[in-house]
Amino acid sequence: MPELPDVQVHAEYIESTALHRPVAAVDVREPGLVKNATGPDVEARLEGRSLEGTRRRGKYLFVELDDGGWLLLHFGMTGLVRTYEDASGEPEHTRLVLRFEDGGHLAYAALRKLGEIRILEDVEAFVRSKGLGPDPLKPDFGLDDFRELLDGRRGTVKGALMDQELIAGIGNEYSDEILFHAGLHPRAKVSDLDEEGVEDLYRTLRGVLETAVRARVDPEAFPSSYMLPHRHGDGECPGCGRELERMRVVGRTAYFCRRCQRRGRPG
DNA sequence: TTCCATGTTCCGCA
DNA sequence: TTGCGGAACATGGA
Repeated sequence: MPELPDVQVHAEYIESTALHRPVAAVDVREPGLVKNATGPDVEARLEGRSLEGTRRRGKYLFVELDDGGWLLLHFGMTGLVRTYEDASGEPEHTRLVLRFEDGGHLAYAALRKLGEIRILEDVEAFVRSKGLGPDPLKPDFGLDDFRELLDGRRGTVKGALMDQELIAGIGNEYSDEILFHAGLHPRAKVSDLDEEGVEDLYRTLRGVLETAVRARVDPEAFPSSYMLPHRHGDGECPGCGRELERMRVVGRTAYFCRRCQRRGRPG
């Protein structure tokens, strides 16, 4: 489930399992996921290199190579990364495999082929090309920055939270979670928020994302007050026990509690 | 069988 | 110009 917290967990996973291991061979199973228009093959570019670190901007993960280049991974709706030792440990739907000289492997797997793999020489140029907004988990993303982003914004809060060019990293599930904790109706408008409402939304947003990362995005590890583990057909509101409702908002299905999320409810 | 799903991108509309 | 709705992409589960 790749929104910002999921991608952050993937980044930390790579940091703790796959760094400093020279790559012996690369297997691109799904060439359609490689979006480089020009330049050397992914195979040629990665063989002999090792992974040295990671960066993240919203839902995009950048893995630094030992020669200064970068492997970009985007996870679409279903992507993940896994390391394993022998071939029997390979995940289902593997689309890219790096085999290390020590015999181990790193796989990028995705059930649906909606992700993106790319070799980059310049991360900033890529971020500019996508027009990505700031990453809300960065320590320097402050309340004033958030206030400025929302200033003059029309439309729904949910739409603003999910607009990657405004803020990078929040998708459908976490926008629902944030609205839930802020007590905001899924159709609440940015213009419904007063100064205090914006501040509350900022603190809620940071808190939800940080909490999800701390829980390693494991639903069972989320605090009991979180909606995400109940975000399905007949799930109940963790606050009041009422059955959660669904509503189409900005093109996505929003889950919400009619009783606990009344602020900004359209007339 | 049909609909739906955490992603992005494109189009048309108001 | 901006935000939204809908379609498209791909594949499987309910």
